[in-house]
Amino acid sequence: MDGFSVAEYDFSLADTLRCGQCFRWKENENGGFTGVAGGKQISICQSENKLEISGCREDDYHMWLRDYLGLSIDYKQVKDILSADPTLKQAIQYAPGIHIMRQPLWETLCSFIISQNNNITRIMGIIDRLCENFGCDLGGYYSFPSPERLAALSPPDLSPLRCGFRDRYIIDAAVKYSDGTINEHFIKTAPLDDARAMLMRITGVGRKVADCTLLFGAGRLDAFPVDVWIKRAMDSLFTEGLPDFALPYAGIAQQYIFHYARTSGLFDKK
DNA sequence: GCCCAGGGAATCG
DNA sequence: CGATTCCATGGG
Repeated sequence: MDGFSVAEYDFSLADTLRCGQCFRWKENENGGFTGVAGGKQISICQSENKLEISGCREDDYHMWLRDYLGLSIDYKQVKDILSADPTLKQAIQYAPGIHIMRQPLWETLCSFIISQNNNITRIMGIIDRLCENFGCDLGGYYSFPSPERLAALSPPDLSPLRCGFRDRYIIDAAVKYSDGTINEHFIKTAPLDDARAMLMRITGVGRKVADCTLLFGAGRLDAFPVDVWIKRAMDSLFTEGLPDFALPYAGIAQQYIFHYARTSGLFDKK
């Protein structure tokens, strides 16, 4: 396969793609990952500080894929700021290469509606079936379906997805996304509380789903999604909340804490 | 405030 | 192996 390689430092592809923020990237047997983004099926393999990329042109990498992977943010600077807190410093050192991705807003919103009360393996299966049934065939792989396409459906139409009670939430989001109730520019630029309130007008979008959408799909690095793992970690590690200096990057801090809480064994029940 | 909704993975006994 | 638990949100 034709491809190219680029050097990226301070970045872990595997930790970034496996930390629960995206659902369309699958690990290959060779340790690389294949996913659909920007209407292309793209494969990426990391060795040391080099990314080997195929399925995407090198100028597209610099046009958007690099930004999609969260590589446009200066993590060195962010981590310097967050590391002033010793607990954050420890979480960062545990997996220093995690980046927050910048995925398309609609795909992120729809994916996190599906993610609620659900586990990652099953979320990925539902999203696969969503794309196969209602996305465009791009030649053996499928685009994420547009809100306009899904807005025309009724809950029974989604039965092939086996997504349970979330069917009507997906459709309500699609309707509100395509009729302008949800405004992408507003979500990305308004004060965080106002952007969150707009997302929460969708049936099936509570604070957790809204904050995930803001963080992973709108570049709102101050959004701070709280799930059971984060709650558990905050209750024992940050009883006073995050320090003020961390708040502009609370979402990035969240991702380090989340990964640390879930995988370090620190919070396993005994 | 309480419980249920639909489903599959994870964990328990 | 089967039984139980987990999960985010809305609705009754």
